[in-house]
Amino acid sequence: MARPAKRHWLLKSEPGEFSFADLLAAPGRRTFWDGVRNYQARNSLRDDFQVGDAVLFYHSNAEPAGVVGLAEVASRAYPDATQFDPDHPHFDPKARPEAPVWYGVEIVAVRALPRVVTLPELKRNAALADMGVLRRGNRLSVQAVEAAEFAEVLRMASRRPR
DNA sequence: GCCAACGTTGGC
DNA sequence: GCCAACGTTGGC
Repeated sequence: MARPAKRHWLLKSEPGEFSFADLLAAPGRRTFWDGVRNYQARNSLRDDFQVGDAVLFYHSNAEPAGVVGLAEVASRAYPDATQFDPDHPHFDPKARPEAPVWYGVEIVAVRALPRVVTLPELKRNAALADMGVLRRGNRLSVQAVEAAEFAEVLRMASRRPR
């Protein structure tokens, strides 16, 4: 069976927790994306993320908030070990090693964008009107992005802010 | 720091 | 299975 077409995703992170610079500084510029504790986001990670999928790295709760870098999915999903660790803030008493609840994937940095594409800029771009991250009240930390939206964000990053 | 939006929990 | 209470997210 043919591989599904490459998909595009947006991953949110608070830079105070883990920034794109942290990813660039990680060994192999690679990390395991742990800590996702939302079922919809979990389902995307576990069922839909494929090695080679493209990722927009978004800084939330940041000044400025916006898309800062590109990454790539580097593994299929596997259980997030922090769910089993009672001393970890992401511990989940429902989870057992033989019945994991939460999953993550590895991602690897591709490159920083030439400049941050900020949230207000994204909002002003009519071509991005349907992007999940712009929806009012949206809190999902893992979101699908259309190929055209992905390309548009890259295009914006290569141009002056407007 | 505020607070709207949203997901989850738990009593019934 | 409903839904109020609660906790969290994240823009502002």
